[in-house]
Amino acid sequence: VKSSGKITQKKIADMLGVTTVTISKALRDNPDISEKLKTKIKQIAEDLGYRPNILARGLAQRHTRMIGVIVPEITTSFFAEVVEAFYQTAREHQYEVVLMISHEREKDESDNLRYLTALGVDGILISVTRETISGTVINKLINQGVPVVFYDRALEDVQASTVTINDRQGAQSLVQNMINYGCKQIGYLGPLEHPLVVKHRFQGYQDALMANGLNTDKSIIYECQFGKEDAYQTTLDCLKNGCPIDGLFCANDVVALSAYRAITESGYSIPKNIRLAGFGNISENFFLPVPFMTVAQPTFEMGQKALELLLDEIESKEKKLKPRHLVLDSKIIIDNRNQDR
Amino acid sequence: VKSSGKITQKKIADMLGVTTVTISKALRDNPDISEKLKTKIKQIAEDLGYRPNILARGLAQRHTRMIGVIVPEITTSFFAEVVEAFYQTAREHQYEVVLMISHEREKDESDNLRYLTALGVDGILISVTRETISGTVINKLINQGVPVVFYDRALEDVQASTVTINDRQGAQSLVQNMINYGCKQIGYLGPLEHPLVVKHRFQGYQDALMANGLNTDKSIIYECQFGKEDAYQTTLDCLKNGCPIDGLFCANDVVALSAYRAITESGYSIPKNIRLAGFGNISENFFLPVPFMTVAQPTFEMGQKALELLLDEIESKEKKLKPRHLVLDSKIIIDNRNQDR
DNA sequence: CTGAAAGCGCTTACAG
DNA sequence: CTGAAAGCGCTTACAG
Repeated sequence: VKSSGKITQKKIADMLGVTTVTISKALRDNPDISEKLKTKIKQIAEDLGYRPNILARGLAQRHTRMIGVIVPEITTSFFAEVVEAFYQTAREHQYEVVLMISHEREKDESDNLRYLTALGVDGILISVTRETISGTVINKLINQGVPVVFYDRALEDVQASTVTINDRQGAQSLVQNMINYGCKQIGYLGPLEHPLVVKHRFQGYQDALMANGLNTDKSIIYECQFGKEDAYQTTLDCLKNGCPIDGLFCANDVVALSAYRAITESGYSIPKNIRLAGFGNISENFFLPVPFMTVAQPTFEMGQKALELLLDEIESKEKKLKPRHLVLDSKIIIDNRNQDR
Repeated sequence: VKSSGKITQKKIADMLGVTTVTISKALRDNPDISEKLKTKIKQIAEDLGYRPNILARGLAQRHTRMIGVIVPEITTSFFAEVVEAFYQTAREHQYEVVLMISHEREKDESDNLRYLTALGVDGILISVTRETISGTVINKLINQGVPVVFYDRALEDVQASTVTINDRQGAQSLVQNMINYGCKQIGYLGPLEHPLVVKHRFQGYQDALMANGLNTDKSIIYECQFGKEDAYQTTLDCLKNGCPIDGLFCANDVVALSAYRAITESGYSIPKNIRLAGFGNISENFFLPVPFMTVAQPTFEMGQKALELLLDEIESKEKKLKPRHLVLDSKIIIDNRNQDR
């Protein structure tokens, strides 16, 4: 495994009595080389199992066909699904993705950013952590000429393209639907401010209540964190002395599923006593044996579109494109069990 | 953004009137360089935001501190959690992971393998697809000197270290527990043969039934695929003319959660009519408002141990280590709701 | 303690 | 159609 080791262009060149230049060109289908020689070289390369060294190629070409992706978390199904979309879409365009996880920590996020640029990725797709508020690090990158596109969670003071979801409007029409079903006391369960998308959902909830002259009293706003346990306990507390609500809109589906358990264990029934609604349409909803409303986010489309925006920027070379802002429409799901998956 | 572009060792060297060799050594804390010069160089590098080019460094050093990871799927929580463990553990050892998804397709898997070796990762962690039965591709890699470690799903004809879970025994003691609770007609729901881990779980189920002289009749073995929909429908069918079972052991938790919905919708109650059990202890179990038995797989530990085995091989350089086979013990969870998470 | 030389494996102009 | 020269940004011996 020493001199017989990795097979390189040099080895193939020596076998044929030509230069690596010829091999390099033939392998990349450069018209400089005769068809005959090309097929011969390709054949040999194939037989020997030759694979160009990606590091060397990247170094020489100044681009790598690698897309850097930063995700706040991978064990969340929403992000796992977006990541899946990135991988599939990248592959269709002959790019590879290099995935990094920021774990919702700003420090890790900037480490990730540094690593990806040092690696020489051609562009970066990022959804910022809950902690991140300043865009200085990312702005620096953009000024160095690295294309960056935000998906789902963007930063306001950064001049970059974004792909987001119309959370406020989605939440509003969802809650409007609950009202149409007769709900009059619709509670809210979840965080109120961060991340931004959740704030928008909360606003949508308020919009709907106000438009219908319903109770927007603070007493039926149940603030909790995103954790399952916290959402579950908060719901139990809400229900321990009778049931003050006839509907519950949750910041996301994980929160709603946790509320489902608490509601059921408290002896209330869905939708008879409480109509339950979430946001996200995650695949776990399938397991619910009760009707459940939610908002379908175009997860796959988000990944696909973000990647394609980035590719546009990468491939438009010199001339910097103007940032574009795609806002994808969500779709109301009236009953999680009546849909195609 | 042209000559002012990326800042390199050369630029720093020119500023100080020294060679890149000096910069290179100083930055890597080589004792050749005086402390004074070192701190000066580091300071400048810091100020300029210098980052060594990973491609160039990898090319020169012949190693990259990158670990290649191949996962059959990323939207499955089990794999997402193992991947999370890989990222965390790698980071503790100053390695980065490069993640590829095989999508349960053997063709994609070998593409991934080729890409990772062409990239020059120092080692590979892989769980094979459901389709993969031959180990020739991977054996070739190993012979070329690339360290490979299997996690969860291994190949029998490959000489490489493995980290797996004791599925058969875990399933057996889980089913024994169901029997202790009084179950006499325990059905099985899931695939029977593939992947291998599921076959082992099915065997464990049979072991327990036979050891207790219980009915092992084919009529209460409900074969289905891993998809939620299929598991759900199969359970509905099973229950449509009365309830032939008083316990149901499922190939994994996703299957069990799908069965939960079918059982509940069919008007049966858990655990009164049917005691339900799964395998995996995935985080979604939290949402269940009924007692549910499962087997906790040491997911994080699996990722951690596999990575560490790989690191041992990478860092033991020349001398090839003998393959090691870690079999991790699973743990019975009697009620999913009474555990720390 | 510091540098000149050579190389990692590939590609990009530029000649011929 | 083919090759000699130079370079991508870094590191590894080897001298001094």
